Amino acid sequence: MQCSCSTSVGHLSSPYWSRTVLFPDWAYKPTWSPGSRQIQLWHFLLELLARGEGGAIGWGGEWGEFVIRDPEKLARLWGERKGKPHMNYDKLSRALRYYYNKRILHKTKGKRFTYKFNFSKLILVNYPGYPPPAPPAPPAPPAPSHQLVQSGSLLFPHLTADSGLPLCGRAGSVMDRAVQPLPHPFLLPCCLPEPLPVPRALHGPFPVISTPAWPGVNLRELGELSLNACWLHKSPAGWDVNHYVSRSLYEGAKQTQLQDEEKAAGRRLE
DNA sequence: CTCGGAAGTC
DNA sequence: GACTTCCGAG
Repeated sequence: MQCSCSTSVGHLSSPYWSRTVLFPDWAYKPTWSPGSRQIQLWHFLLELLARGEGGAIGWGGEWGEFVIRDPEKLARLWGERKGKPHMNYDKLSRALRYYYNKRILHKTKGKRFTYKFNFSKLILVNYPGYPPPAPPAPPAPPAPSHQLVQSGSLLFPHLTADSGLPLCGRAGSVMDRAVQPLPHPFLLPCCLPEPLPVPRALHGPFPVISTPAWPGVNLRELGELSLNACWLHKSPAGWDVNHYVSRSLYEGAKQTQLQDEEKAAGRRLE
């Protein structure tokens, strides 16, 4: 099977590539992409969803699904943002339909005003080397230099990986575990402390990617992580990311592991 | 409502 | 390129 994930080989040549998650290309675009100059509709939608903006739009029952509760209001907000006073839902929905081919969105058939982000491709993460040798512990989380969603948590409903699209990987690979339903797709190892050597399991031809979260990370606890803390931004120096969530994930994992080790040690003493 | 072609704008 | 505008069709 051909992998359609973002597989820029350039990343692989970097010692940092193991930090990157192979999301679809569109997921990497910053708020203002070079070619577009203006905010893109899907960014705007995520922004509204993150803020729970006036009930015009809200998350639906499934993973990545959202419902436009007030189409004309949403259109008005979009029109205001774009400086298009004559925007309406008919036009906005045409823009949404252009996302079908781009695989950014698809329609939830049979449900009015209901669409779904193709987040199923976003699952994944890999941080195969956890725990790292000697994780540095910076005094405070670094200030975010780029954020796609500026503020507010993007609270997802309870999410289940519905496998809207095939995941990358081959039978028998580590991907097999990643295909298991996950409560939340946004597990990003991208900003963990130290780059790791390319794991042997990931050498070789694409497709590549991913193992589930690190040992000790309780996926269920990730259900309320904010997406805003996870967006990646490509800077000249490499992937620039907001560390908050990953840091807390990492610390959480470390904590859990310490607890496990303590328990194990306790058992040994008994 | 939903879809997608076609042409136009920035 | 990413819409916006218009519109006929299902």
